[in-house]
Amino acid sequence: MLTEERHQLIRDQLAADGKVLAGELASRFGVSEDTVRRDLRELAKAGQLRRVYGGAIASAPFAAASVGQRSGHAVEEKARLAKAAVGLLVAGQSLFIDGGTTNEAIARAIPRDMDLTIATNSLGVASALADRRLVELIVLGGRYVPDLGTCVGADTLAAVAQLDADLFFLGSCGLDVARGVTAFDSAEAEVKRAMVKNSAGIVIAVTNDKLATAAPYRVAGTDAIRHLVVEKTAPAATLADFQSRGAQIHFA
Amino acid sequence: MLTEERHQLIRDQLAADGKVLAGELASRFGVSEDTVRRDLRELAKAGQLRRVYGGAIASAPFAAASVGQRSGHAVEEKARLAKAAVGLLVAGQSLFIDGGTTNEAIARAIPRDMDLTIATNSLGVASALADRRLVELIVLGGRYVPDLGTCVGADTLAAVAQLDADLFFLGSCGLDVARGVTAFDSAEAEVKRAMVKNSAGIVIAVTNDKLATAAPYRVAGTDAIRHLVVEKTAPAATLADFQSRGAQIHFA
DNA sequence: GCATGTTTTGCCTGTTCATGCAAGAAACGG
DNA sequence: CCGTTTCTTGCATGAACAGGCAAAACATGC
Repeated sequence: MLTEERHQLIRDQLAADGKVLAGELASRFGVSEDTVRRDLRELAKAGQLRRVYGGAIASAPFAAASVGQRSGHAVEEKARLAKAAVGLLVAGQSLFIDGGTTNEAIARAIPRDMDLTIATNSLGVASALADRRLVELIVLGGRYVPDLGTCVGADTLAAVAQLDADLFFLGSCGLDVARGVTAFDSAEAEVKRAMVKNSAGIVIAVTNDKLATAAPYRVAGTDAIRHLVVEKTAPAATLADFQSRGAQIHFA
Repeated sequence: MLTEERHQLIRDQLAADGKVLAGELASRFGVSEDTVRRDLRELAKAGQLRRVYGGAIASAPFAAASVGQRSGHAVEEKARLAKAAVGLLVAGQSLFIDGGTTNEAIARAIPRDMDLTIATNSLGVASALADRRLVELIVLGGRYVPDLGTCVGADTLAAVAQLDADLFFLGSCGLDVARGVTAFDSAEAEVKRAMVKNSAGIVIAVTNDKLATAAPYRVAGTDAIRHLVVEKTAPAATLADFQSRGAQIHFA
């Protein structure tokens, strides 16, 4: 195990989970805690993490790469959702991933040794995947909307139309059994619909606060959802409704 | 076992695994570790890998640049160049900006209160501009190339073809009076040429080490350069050559 | 064929680097 | 306040390293 390799794995876990524990890393790498502490000290000196008692937490390197750090709350929840969502992946698949902080967390959680073809219109997702050597990354360009962190418009639609994916990780603004998947923005909804059309299956990962809410623009019906990744604390009644409409439920 | 043969196998494993171990290579090739170390040293000198204690890992030019901006050397120089280059901008203009660390520095240096329309195929540039509310940002999508940090290919070319810009900030790999602007990669050069075609003027900002060097693929002739931003210490003779071919010289 | 020069390679030498251990300091939790 | 955990520092050890050297393989010129 190379020193630099450990550093990279620490950065990965930091990106995926937001935190690392010194003792846990030591046993995972098969080295002494002293060595891990030295690693953490060096990475902290380089500004790549913030050292805390017992381990380290992500400093704000994603504020630059990603939209904003509004992902302040529920960051651990999203990391858990992301980990569960990534469990659905199979090597060699092709994916659509659109915008949203949850989808960015999923992108960061994708293991480095998995070869995939991924098309995204989200700058945050693209940045997170930029150094995955085994990922064939296709950026879906277009007019960039700062509030969404994604590209939309005719160019984006045209690019989506040329592709087909096994799975679509749909960043959901609202999710309701009756109304289905909904979005706040017209152009955004249009892109999502195009991705739905060209995908064999749809995956939605949501925190509890998005369940049973709706936004103005319809994206897809409830029947279209194949996988639904939710927190363990999600209301059972709502989940049963989705399940009866064909969705497979996965608990983070 | 030929030397060049070993080099190729090392490159192969590096592309597949992302890392190599000196000892492991030695036993696999049936040569001494010293020989392997010599191989690694040479490949590192050629920039094809990054040497680390115990072996080597795949060089990641953009990964390092995006995380921190310790993009190695000449950070201050590039910031100075960027500041000078931004001085050429006029509010309301539309721009092409392609890849490279210098162009990322320029993107970061663009004032927040200036309204512009900017089209870029560089993830780094796009990320830097993502929070500029007054910038109409157009992402030029396509196949993402990790080594370049930019999108290339047919999709990118099609997107460029739809746009016209006042200025094109051309990230130059090589710059030579006789050969003009040149690039290392065929697909990259193609995109650059498309941008040149649809721009009213070209701006090139380079550090001294890029002056009087050339890469295999031609992008544009020397005559096409309208603005050349250089360090104060740039060799006067070379600058005079560019000036006589129509370029306006700006010192950082 | 023979002599000469170059390249490649392995070995040797001192040096640097990564790691784990030990001891003291600091931080945490009651 | 004290005990425990975590952290830093210094140090010793072994692995990895660069440079020098010589033998072997190869090419070149006469």
